[in-house]
Amino acid sequence: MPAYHHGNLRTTLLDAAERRLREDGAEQLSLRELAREAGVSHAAPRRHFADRQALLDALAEAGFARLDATLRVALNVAGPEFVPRLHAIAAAYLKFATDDAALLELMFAGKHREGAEQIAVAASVPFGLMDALIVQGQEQGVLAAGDSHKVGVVLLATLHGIASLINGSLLVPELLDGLLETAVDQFVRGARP
Amino acid sequence: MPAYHHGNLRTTLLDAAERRLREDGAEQLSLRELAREAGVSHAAPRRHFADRQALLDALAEAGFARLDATLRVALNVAGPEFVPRLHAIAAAYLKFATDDAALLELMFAGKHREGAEQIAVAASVPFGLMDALIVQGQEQGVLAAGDSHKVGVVLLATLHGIASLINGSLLVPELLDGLLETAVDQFVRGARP
DNA sequence: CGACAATGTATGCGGTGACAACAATGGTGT
DNA sequence: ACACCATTGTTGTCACCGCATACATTGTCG
Repeated sequence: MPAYHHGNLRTTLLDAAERRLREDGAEQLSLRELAREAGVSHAAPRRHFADRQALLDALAEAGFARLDATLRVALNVAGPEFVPRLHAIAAAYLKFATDDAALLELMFAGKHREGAEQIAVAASVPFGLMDALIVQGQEQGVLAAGDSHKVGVVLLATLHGIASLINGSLLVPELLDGLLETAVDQFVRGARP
Repeated sequence: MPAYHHGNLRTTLLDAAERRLREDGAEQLSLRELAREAGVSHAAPRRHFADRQALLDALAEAGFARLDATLRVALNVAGPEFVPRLHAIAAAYLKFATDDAALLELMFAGKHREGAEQIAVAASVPFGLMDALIVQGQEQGVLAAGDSHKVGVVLLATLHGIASLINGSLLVPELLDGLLETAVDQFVRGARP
């Protein structure tokens, strides 16, 4: 006999939401449907998420944490040299972005609720990773000295843009690998001393 | 006394939709609300758009046409030399993208309806513009010879990525100008012979 | 002039998010 | 041990939406 209280409804909802997000996209995500799937009443999710947007924001925040972890692993595997590290982080970013297109869109949607400072903080972490990598490239003499943040943003923008074009079906995924290589190579050539 | 027939409801709806899209975003766009605004019954829009997605697709298609026109004007104003033309088209793209963030998102959303070949065709036009510009740069000897399409995509991706980051509030708009310059300069350095 | 296609209307269905009032549960302080 | 109370889930309701169907009006063309 099921207890009156679910136990950990919040986590259950978030997990189910992330799955449905990947399968059907953010538009199709319905609080009532998640409630049905979790076996609770249609108003139960309201105890854990003030409204639909709060749920989406929580998904986005978790997404940034997962992205951060993914990129860190890629960097660790890549070793100490700058260029391989750059290739690794770029490939990892694009894999994440194309595997979880809807989640990425949510993360970078920007139309979050007001008290969404947590998201901004979570989002700054991957930016920091890029930044640190650029600084390392400058220290190793592979990149020209200068405003590392600006350079890092251009790099991130290029990767993010490629992901957007592929996720928007304006590019066929088969081009990804070649495009990634071209982009990274051009970046290194463009930013070297 | 208003006539039974509106006259040009389709155009009226599209115009109102584009305005509300800019003001409130695609999520808030409601067919019933547009109908109210146009002074017709809530089922009238159905005669012109099979469903909500069809309306969004029409907006996206019109958006691509307007983007194309905007970019062409920028190129014409810029004169014959490659680098100024590159700066001009980049600035024009980013202005369009940040002025009409929601529209741009719609255009590149990719989740269009099945018979959306028209959108794919409309979308290919700006790509063609980029491509032609790259070819011109190669002919003028400013860019290295090679796969112009791949290079053009990387350029477009960088611009689109910058727009995405700004529209997502992950970058403050004040950085746009400096970032744009950095991106274009790095691109030219990275793709030159 | 009459049939017909195009366009707008009236009405209803199922689904959704938000809200409020109520009920069960489990921990806490005395 | 027990009353108290914050937490969490339930039930019921409301307004809104997209979509569908049957019907009304209009202009056009044979």
